[in-house]
Amino acid sequence: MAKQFWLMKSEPSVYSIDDMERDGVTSWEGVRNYSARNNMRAMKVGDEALLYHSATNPPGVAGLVRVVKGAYPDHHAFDPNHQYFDPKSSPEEPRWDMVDVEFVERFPRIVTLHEIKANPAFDDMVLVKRGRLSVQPVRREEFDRIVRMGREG
DNA sequence: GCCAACGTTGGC
DNA sequence: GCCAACGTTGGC
Repeated sequence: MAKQFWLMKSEPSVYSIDDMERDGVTSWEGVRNYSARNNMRAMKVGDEALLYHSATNPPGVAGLVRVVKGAYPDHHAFDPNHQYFDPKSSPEEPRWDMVDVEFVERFPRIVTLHEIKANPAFDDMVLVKRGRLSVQPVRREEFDRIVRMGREG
């Protein structure tokens, strides 16, 4: 199966590229949207993802991560004291999943949403067409182009 | 902080 | 299964 490409959003005040670089590997917890979860379920070890900073100024792609473990149950959903608790998810019938990703690269600059929207090459991107979705597929051409932009400095 | 877009829930 | 009410995301 060919490698697939993704975009994963995080608010940097919650989890940033700095945190990702420091941790090396992290579990991508807290996804509570079925489309996003299904996208994580489609991820394979070795897939690469753009790490996107949302709800910040400016929003945009900050770097790269790689999937090192495919989808498995998000146990935080079972813990009533955890902010990601969901009473409808149980160890017997887990509703939410997470994947593990590792830090690959921090871009010397943020590739902003503004410039992505301004470039016709990205007109078909899920990020542009749909916006709100915390884990989304990215075409190889889109991925490669954003990586090139990010490395330009 | 506002609010548009979209997802989820639940009554019927 | 419809759809109104409500909640969340996330740009601005």
